[in-house]
Amino acid sequence: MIRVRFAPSPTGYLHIGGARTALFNWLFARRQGGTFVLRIEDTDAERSSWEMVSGIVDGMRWLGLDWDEGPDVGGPHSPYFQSERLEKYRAAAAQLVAGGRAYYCYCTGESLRQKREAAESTGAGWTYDRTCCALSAEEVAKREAAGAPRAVRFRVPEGTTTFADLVHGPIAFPNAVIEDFVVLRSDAQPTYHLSVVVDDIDMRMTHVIRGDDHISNTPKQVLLYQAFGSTPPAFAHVPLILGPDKKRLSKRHGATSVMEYQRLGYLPEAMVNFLALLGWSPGGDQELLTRDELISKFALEGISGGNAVFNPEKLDWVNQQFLQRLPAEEAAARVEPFLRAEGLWTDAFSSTRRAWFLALIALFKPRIRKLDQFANEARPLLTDDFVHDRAAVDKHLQPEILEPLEELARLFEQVDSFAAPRLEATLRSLAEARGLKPARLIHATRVAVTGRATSPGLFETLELAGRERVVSRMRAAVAAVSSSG
RNA sequence: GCCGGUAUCGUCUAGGGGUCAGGACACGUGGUUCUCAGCCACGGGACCGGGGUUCGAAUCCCCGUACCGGUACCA
Repeated sequence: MIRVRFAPSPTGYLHIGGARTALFNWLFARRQGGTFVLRIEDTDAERSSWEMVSGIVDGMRWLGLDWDEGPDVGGPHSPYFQSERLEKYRAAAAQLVAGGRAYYCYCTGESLRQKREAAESTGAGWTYDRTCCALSAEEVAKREAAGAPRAVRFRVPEGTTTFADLVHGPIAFPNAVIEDFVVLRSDAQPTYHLSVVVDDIDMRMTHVIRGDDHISNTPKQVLLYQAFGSTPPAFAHVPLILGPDKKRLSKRHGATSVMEYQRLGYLPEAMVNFLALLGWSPGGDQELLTRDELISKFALEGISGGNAVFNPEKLDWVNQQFLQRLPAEEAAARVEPFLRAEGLWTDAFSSTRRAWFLALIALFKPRIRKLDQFANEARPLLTDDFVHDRAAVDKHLQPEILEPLEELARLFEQVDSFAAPRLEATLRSLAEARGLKPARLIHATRVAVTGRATSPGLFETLELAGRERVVSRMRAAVAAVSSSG
C-alpha cells in the first residue's frame, strides 16, 4: 500500500512551490490508490502559528487536495502535528544514544559559531570537530553532574551514503562531508532530520516526494533510517519553481501564496493543471487536463530534472481556457463573490433576473481571462456608477455625430422590439440615410452607453442594457458633450 | 571553498544513436468583426562548449562552463 505525505512547516502560507509538492504527492496517491497524509511540521514553535496552519489548510482545500489522514480528519497515526509528538522524538534520540549511534554534545552555540567563522575566514568549509565525541566517560559524568546543557549529535559513520532517487537516479554522498548533525537540541526540541525520519517511519511512508532542496538532507536521513534499523522510503526530489530571474520564487516575485491566486480571479482547476505541468509532463502534446486526467496520467517518471520558471502568462492562458469551458451557470457561481466584493451583486441575479444575468455572463465570459475582470468589464451594465473614458469620448463623440445620435435615441425609444437584430437594423438604416459609415454611429453609441471604446458586440450589449438605460444614456451623452463643447 | 543536482526555442516542455527536432505560452504578419478580446492562417525562434565512443551523437561517456540547491542546536 502506497503512503505519501505532504509535510509543510506552518511558518508561512501555502506558497506555489509547496502547493506543487502537495499536488504531486496527492496525484501520486490518487493514481496509485494510496494514502495521502497531511502532517504539520511545527517543531519550530517560534516561527509556527495556527494562523499559518489554517492558511495551508485553506490553500489545499481550495485546490481540492484532500488528505486521508491529518488535521481535522485524524487517522491511525495521530497526532499529525509534530508539536504533539515531541516525546517520540526524545525517546528516539535516547535510543540512538543508548545504541552508541549518537552522543551528547556540550559545546555552546557561541563556541561552535566561533570555530565555524574561524574556519570559514580561511576560505574552508567547516564541519563539527567531534570535540564531544571524544569525551571520556568521566568527562561526560562531570558535565552531567554539573547539569550542563547538552544536545544530541548523530555519530556519522565512515563510508558513502547512497539512495536511489526516483527523479534523479542514484545519488551518492561521501560521509566525510556530512557532519555529526544535531538531532535533539539542548532544549530537548528535535531538529527536522530527527522528527521527519521518526514520523515517516512511524507513519509507514513508502515514498517521500519533496523539493529538490532536500537532496542534500537525504543522506543524513538515510543514515538515521539505518540507525533505527528501518528501510528508507523511496525518494523523489522534484525540481524547484523559480521566478523569472531564475531565483527561487519568493515575495519579490509578486503573489506566491496560493490563496492570493484565488483573490486574483484564478480557478483552482486551472491552477492545478498549470502547477502539474510545471516540472511534470504526461508525455504528449496535451496541455489542458482535467483533474481526473491528471490523476490517470500521473507518474513520477514524467517529472523533469531541471528547475522550472513560473510563467504567469501561461497561467493566465490556462485559466482562460478553463473559464471558457465553464457553463454559464457555473461561471455565474464563480463570479458572484467578486461581484459582491465590488458591491455589484443583487440577489435578484439568482431569482427574478437570473436569465438576464446568465445572458450577461455569456456575453462577457469570452473576453475575460480571470474571474475578477468580469466586474470591471460588465460594470456599465450592472450599475450607473461608472466613469466615461475621456479619450473615448473625445474620439468618438465628435459634434457632427451628436444629431444622428440623438435621432438614434429617438428611434430606439420607439422601436417595437428592443432586441439586437432590430437595433442593428435600426442603426444601419439611419447611418445609410445620413450617409454615415455605420461604424461611426456604432462607436458613438458604444461610448455614450458604456463610457468606453471597447465592449462586446454593441447590439447584444444594448439589448442587455435595456431600452430605458440606453436611451437615457445616449441623450445624456449628447447633452453633456453639447454643453461642454 | 566543499558537496549535490540540472542543462532542447525568451518560458513550460515532447522526443531521444539516423526526425524537416514536435507542441503550448509569449512574440510578429495577415484574415474575420462595429471596437477590444477571441477565433483562423502563416512566420521567426532551441538541442551550453569541448573532447571521446560510433558508419552516424542533440541523444551514451568524460571534462569544462553556467545556473540552482545545500553547507545551522531552520525546515
